Amino acid sequence: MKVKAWILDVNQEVARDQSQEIWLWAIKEDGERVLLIDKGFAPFFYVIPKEGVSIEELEASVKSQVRASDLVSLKVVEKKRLGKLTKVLRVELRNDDVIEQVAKHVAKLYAVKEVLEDDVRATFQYFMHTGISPSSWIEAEVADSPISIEGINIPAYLAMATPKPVEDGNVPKLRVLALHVIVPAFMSSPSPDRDQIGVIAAVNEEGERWVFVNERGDDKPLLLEFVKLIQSYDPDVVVSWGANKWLWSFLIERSKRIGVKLDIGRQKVEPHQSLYGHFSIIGRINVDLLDIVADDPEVKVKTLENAAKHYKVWDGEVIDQAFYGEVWESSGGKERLVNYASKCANAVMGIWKLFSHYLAQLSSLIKYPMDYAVAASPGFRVEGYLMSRAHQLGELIPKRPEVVSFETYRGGMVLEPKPGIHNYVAVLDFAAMYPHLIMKYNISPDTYVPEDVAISDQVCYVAPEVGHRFLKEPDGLYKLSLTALLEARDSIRQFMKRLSPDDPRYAAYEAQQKAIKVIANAVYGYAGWVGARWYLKPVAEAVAAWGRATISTALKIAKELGLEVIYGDTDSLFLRYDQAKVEEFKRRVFEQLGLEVKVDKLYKRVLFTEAKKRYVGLMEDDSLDVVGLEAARGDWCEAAKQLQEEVAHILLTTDNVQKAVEHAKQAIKKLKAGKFSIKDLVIWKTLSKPLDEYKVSAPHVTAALRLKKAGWDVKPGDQIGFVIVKGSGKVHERAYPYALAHGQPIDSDYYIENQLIPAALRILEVVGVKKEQLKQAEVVSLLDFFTQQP
DNA sequence: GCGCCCCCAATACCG
DNA sequence: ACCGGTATTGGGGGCGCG
Repeated sequence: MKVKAWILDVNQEVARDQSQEIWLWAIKEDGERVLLIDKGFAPFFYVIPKEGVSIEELEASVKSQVRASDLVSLKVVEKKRLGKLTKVLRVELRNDDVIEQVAKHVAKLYAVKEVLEDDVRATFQYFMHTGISPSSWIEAEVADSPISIEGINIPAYLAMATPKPVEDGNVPKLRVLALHVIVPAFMSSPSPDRDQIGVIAAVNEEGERWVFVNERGDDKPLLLEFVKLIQSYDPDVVVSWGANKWLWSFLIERSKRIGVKLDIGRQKVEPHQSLYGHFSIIGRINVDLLDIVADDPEVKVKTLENAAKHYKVWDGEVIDQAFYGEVWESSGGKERLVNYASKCANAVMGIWKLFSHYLAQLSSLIKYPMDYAVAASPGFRVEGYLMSRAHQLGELIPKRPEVVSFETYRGGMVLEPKPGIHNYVAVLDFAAMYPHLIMKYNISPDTYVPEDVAISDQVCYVAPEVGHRFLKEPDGLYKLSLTALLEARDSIRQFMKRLSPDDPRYAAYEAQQKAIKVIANAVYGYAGWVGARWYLKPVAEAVAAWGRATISTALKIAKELGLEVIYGDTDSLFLRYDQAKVEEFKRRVFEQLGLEVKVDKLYKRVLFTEAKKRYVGLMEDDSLDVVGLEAARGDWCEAAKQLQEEVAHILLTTDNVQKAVEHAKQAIKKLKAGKFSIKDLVIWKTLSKPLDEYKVSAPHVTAALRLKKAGWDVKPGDQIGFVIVKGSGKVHERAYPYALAHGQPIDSDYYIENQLIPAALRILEVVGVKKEQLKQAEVVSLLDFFTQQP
């Protein structure tokens, strides 16, 4: 029978008879959850002959050296190696278990130059080979009746032929469960040996909820109920906060301690750690929202509550995780935490809903199942896309380089800003400059002409300054990939224009075009990443060089037109706005460079200090756009950031320096009086390495050491929130994690001198205000009077 | 021993 | 485990001073 189904998850199995199986966990059009098993795929690798060895000799050599029982087929095929067409041997093997060993053996043969694609996972090979994608629809001819497989409760069908991809932008209704688990640990990280689970809350998309509570000091019943819920509700997606960082490892360890089988997969096994440190629940998608929020620089402190507030799916009180233990023991605390767990699960669901379309599209684009796609870093996302493109083009996938000598190269150009406040400034930028340069000059690893190759410059594009050459023809992998991406994005956007934003398809298309944009923008960075399969320094270096040449030309054009240039960074120019001239500028840039520039922003007023990459602009609606300054950073306390914004807002809207100064002085006064909440004084910094590897005692490191001493597990990547308390000695010696600082008096002098004043002064010094003016408590001095600007 | 200067480790930002 | 360019803070060592 024929089925149309949407691929949720995939894994590979080697059957008892040693045959290879690809398991596709899918949702049929009618909503039924099924497992489709394809036994028709054999994993493979390619073998390239050594120079002087014929393909026939190679074939004979490989055939004689590989056990016949392991071998499915040997084929001579034409493939491209960095653009050059060559005959290679395609070796298909009986299953994934023997790939590694056979590939290693074959690589050592005399006739062999190299073995390729043995390092590409079987499931990924399968997607490339069939053209199907996770999070997309397929059509498959399957056996009429299901087979039964031990431990699997949904029908499993054997595929009778290779499934085919089906174009359909709709995502089926997924069964989603959002979780939140509370472990009331006392001033420490939860430890599976010592700490019991307090509450597990779950909600579905319809708002139905399940809450399991540890009533009498035993978390076994609660964990059993949880396992039962997953098995009976049978979600496609389990979404939570911190799943990959601690939740699954904690639940697995805890289950072991108390003798519960955490067999929550669709195949009854417990979650297991997989690629990118991510946990896999077979047949389901395990999404950790933390991985999503990690990609959003707007959310500075990565807690669920913060993220939920940012995405507007939170209201009301926050109970800090550090105090779960305390609250649990307090009177009425248990009820509070039970409610809180529900509330958090709701927030988890709220955030999931915002991202679900995007994740599905990303997954489909890069051919990783949704949960891998979320957990993968940008480099691997780009690589997923490039690999499937390469396969379509017949281009062999290079191995990941092992030891690469690392050399940096020159990047984008940043102009010196004109300090001061400027009225009506337009920010013009090149739309997707690097992707367009890559397409324009065909910059790619497979079009690169090495220095020692003699070839006419006529057939090459030659990069300015650095002189790297790239063939004009044929189109390279990067150009083809980006062309496809940008064309797809354009057509989606065209299509969206004809849709109303209320159309259910609108959000999905929006997500799709966003997913595409992210990948396209990361290709340049990918090219310069030493760990990339397609790493090639000249490629990245040439893109940057062409970028500098491009912005320089644009700068020249602006000057020729008499446009005043205030600033510029990499692909943008800040110009004093003059509608006619700006229009002419756009025309000339397109004429001379063949690239489009557009007005990205129009500031009513914008303030620059002498520093690059830091400015604050006032938009048409009087909102502020803070870029690079303290108020845009996560490592300044809230009080300082807020003050800076307020001072900037007063200055840019009223021009009243005195008013801005007074406002800053008020804040200083308020701090002196101890009227700021400790929350407004917490400074956050991320640990970048294990504590013992630090060479200097930075404040956040000392604070982290104090956390560790108190029983917290402190790891690289953790964000440390600390305050500076009164006392003698260096700043770091007085840095305490805010959760451990109770009772200790805050060092208001530190906050005034090193937070409030610098943040306010950064803005005010532009209009000539001096530090002393902020420190004079009440009296308005003559100096103040004279520094007031006209 | 103290303050000052300079260097640099560390972090987070911009595009 | 994406790039380079940039600003900024605080630690820490060296130096001169008395």
